[in-house]
Amino acid sequence: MNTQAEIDDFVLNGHLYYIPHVSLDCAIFGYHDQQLKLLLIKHKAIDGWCLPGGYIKRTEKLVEAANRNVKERTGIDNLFLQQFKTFGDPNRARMDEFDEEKWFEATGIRITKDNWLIDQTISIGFYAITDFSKTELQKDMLIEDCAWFDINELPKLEFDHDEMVSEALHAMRVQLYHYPIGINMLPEKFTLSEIHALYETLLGKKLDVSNFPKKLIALGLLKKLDEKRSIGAHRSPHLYVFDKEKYSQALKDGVVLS
Amino acid sequence: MNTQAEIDDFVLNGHLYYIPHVSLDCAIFGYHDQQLKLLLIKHKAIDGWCLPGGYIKRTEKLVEAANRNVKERTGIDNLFLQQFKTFGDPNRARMDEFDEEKWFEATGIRITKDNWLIDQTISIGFYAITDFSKTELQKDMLIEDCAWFDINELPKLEFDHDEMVSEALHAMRVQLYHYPIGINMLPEKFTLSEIHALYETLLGKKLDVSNFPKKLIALGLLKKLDEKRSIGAHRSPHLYVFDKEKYSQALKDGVVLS
DNA sequence: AATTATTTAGTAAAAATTACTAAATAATAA
DNA sequence: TTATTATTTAGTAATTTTTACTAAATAATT
Repeated sequence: MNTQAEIDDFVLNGHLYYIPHVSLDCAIFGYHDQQLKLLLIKHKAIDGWCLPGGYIKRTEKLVEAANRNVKERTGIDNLFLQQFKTFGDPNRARMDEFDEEKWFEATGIRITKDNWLIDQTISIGFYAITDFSKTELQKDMLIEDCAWFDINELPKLEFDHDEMVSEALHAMRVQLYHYPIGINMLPEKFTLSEIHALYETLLGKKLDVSNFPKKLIALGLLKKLDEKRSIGAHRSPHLYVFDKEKYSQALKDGVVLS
Repeated sequence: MNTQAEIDDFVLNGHLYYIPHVSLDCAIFGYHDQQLKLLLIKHKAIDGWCLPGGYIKRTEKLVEAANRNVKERTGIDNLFLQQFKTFGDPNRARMDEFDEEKWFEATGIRITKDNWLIDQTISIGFYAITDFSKTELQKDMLIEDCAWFDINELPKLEFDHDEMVSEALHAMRVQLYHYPIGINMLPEKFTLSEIHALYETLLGKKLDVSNFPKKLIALGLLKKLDEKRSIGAHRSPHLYVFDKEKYSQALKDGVVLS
């Protein structure tokens, strides 16, 4: 949405190439250096912070639409994306509070109450995890701001997005116990401390410093390399890589962490 | 949908009180006597078997809409209903194969290609479990047939409903390991053999005849009564009830079966 | 009252988890 | 160069959980 012509066309004709009444919202979790963050955006036409989201093209699969949305904001393609819940409460987005003037200012086009955008919408929630230090946040003409927030310092979100975040976080943590979904958050070669810190941060709880990595190794998910890395005084841990085959097997069949 | 006037109104004005482009489908599993069945329906306007489903009223929450649909078919209200996935592939229901004449015959009203019903739809999948011996299947004017099928002898289903069933079954079984969702399938007072058979059937695998019930008791989910039941030669097992408090606690927080 | 097969309690064996100890290591400082 | 150091990581002991197996209790039947 980078030109006024694009915006005008989206508002007037969007219902022809997007599916009306259906949107999606993405809880994009970002990890780096033992910090867990969430990507939020501020629309020009809406006062508070929201999850990034958008509409689904009539030619797209749901996950493709989610991927397009994630890529538009973060610049990253083909992130691990997981559908976690669909939201459809009749008053999840109260359009009676719709401020026509503010929308006109923001979009440069007058949106009437019979426009396809101003109608009840159910929204499909996806979550993703990425390394936030590798993203390049991108706004567009309808987005005033786009930023990473620490997961423990989130502002109050608009609509039902608080509930979405809490459900997304829960779904992500449950999945983390059953599937190895951490591969995108670590460099190709990493230390046991790094993967230990990653899981502790994502799960929001302490894991045993010795037993947890041993479990990953016992499961066959990690392969030890002959290399080491110097990361400071008295510290030269071995480097590991994921065993690609075991990893994708575990993604398919599931594993159990404890 | 029990009069021609209702059908006409639904076809012509349904988009005013239902959300267009969004439907829901319910995989209703039925258990009784160590048999697991699935409820299927045959629409008059469609050749093969389908999951029961319908549209969402603009005033309804998603789960309320699902509940209404389940009640319309089975006569049972307030079943345990669980959203498991939303389906939105662009070619999940190929409306180019829509047979206008057949629809006219079935519905008594001519549906043109610009009708709200003939457009791309994403569908929200729910599953439920009930005791099929307690249901009273109900058709309506648009439904030719409605019946329970053994889970191992399902016909090929229309649209993407085969995939829905497989996803629903998987979701139900995963949940069964984590939450006690069997309460509706047993009489209020039941024997350890009965709950053992229930779980074996739902999970589709053998569970130890002695250890499995012990686990349920150890978790505190079951309370032993002073009563027994005579169910045949040499058989007078104790009766048990669910501990309501522990049960709802486990529904909320989760438990782990193995 | 004896017989029977299911029900269910009990326990032993095995496996998995958790807690703890200490050896190996390489960067630093003497 | 050698001693010191704190992290890394291997090893093992303790504990808990799971699984497998045995047998006692039970009430309907003969």
